[in-house]
Amino acid sequence: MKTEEISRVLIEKGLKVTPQRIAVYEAVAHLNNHPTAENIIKYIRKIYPNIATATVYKILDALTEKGLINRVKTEKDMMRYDAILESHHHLYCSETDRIEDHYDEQLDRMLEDYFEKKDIPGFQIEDIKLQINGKFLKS
Amino acid sequence: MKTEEISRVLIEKGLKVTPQRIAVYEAVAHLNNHPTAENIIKYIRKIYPNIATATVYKILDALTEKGLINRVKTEKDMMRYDAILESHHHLYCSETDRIEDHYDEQLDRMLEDYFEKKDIPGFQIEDIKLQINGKFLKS
DNA sequence: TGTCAAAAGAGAATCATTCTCTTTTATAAA
DNA sequence: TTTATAAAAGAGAATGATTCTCTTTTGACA
Repeated sequence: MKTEEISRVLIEKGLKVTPQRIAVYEAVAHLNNHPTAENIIKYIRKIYPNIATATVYKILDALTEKGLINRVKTEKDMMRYDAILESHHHLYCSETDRIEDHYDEQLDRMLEDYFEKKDIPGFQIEDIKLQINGKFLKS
Repeated sequence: MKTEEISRVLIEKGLKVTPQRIAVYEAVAHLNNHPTAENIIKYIRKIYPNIATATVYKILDALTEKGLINRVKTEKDMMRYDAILESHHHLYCSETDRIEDHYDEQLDRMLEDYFEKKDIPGFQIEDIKLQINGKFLKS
């Protein structure tokens, strides 16, 4: 997303457009590897050396709350973020903290079909993601 | 699992059998709601008022490392645990921290079949869990 | 029964994240 | 363009979940 587009989306979501917010969003999108807050802070500080830690946390919270980015579920105690909103799955490495995106439209359709027929009583589905655990082979 | 069975499994996994370890395992299994470490500590302290916080964390780490329990992936910064090892999926509430188990053997078979045919290049699958996000309806 | 490495106890330390107060600024209105 | 102001950012303190570290206890084996 270009800066202009980010601004537009921020406005759409009722958020003020600030250079810091644009920087945080761009960092998450550019890193594109489910970065932690620390990763994001380090990246941004190349451009904004003085941005406050609390600012980044607040912006991440705001962007998440408004749906510009998502938090990624992990077993670890550091929050990770994802700028890719469209439907995808995650490959989790059982040996490292690596998380990769996995796209599979056929799989998506299959799951969609399945859950259209198969109701979960007492629960209203909003989204289905696969958590695929395993090992990345050397490449 | 009965205490005797827990002891047996601890021995199998090369862990010393201690009352604290049995208590921690039983807490996770009994709570059975993906409890946080704090939930577990509170529960155990009804029986062992003096158990150390660090002890519980160490035991949780050991049980997880040896595969007696699993960590549950969440977005939050508190670790949650699951004593149910057999294949299941999780329903995540988008409004609260509630996580429920979801069993569906038909779904399991479908996913198994699918991924037997569909390789993920450079990745060796060990386990597949569905992360089903949505809302629990009032009951 | 004795030994000892591992486990538990306990409190300090760490550090990811949040809180709180002050200063700056994006945006809207005039 | 200027002004006003609520929101955002800065900055450091505070919080609390988790880990570290040292001492004491203990499970399991000989």
